[in-house]
Amino acid sequence: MTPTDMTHAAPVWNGDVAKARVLQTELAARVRLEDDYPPLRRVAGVDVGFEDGGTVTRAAAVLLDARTLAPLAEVVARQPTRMPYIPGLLSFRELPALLQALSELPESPDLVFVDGQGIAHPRRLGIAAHLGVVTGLPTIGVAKSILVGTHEDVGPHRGDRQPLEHKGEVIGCVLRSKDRVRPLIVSPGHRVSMATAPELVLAFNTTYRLPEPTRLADRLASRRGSVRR
DNA sequence: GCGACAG
DNA sequence: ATCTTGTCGC
Repeated sequence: MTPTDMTHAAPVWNGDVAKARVLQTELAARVRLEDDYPPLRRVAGVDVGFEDGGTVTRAAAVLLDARTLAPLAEVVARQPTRMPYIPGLLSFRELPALLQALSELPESPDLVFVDGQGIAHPRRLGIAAHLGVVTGLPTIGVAKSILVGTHEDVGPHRGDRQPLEHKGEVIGCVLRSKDRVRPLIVSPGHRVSMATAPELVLAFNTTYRLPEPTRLADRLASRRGSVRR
């Protein structure tokens, strides 16, 4: 699939919450949780921010060298905001702009780190899983807080973790990425297993709380990032 | 019916 | 997410 084809897979918000939920359940059935990603050469981080009081959705995609973590390309896509934030339906609000940003990267990534839940979602289709299913790309969801699920207390050191459970199923893991800092909520998005997801997050995590792909996309989406020269 | 609730 | 400066802690 060529990058430009991806925008055609964007979910369409028609104001019908019930219909959106049915679509999520259908798409969730297409999520693959077996490890099935190529040797990692380039990885991407994507995130969304808002401008002008929320009227403009700003999506950022950063491509980095998987070996050195050096940024290879950065893209920002802007679109008018079409719907409000509704817990559980985040992908309908943010995916259109995110797909546009991803499609404008010069090369396709081997893995995408998405800011939000993977399958750790009421219907097992958080934005990372949704993005994976519509693009076919391997994805991992890295969220800063929980949408659904419960867990035991997590140890204080980097690498400590606890399974996140919901309705009798393990849907992700609560992972401490840095000593004594609030843990991250990690869950597979697509073509990545439950066991591998947290390992990949740690592998791409350096001295900050967030893994590098996510951290760079975050800064770009939120207008921060000191591009001082 | 009463909360909780990714970003 | 966003509105927003300095400040407490490692």
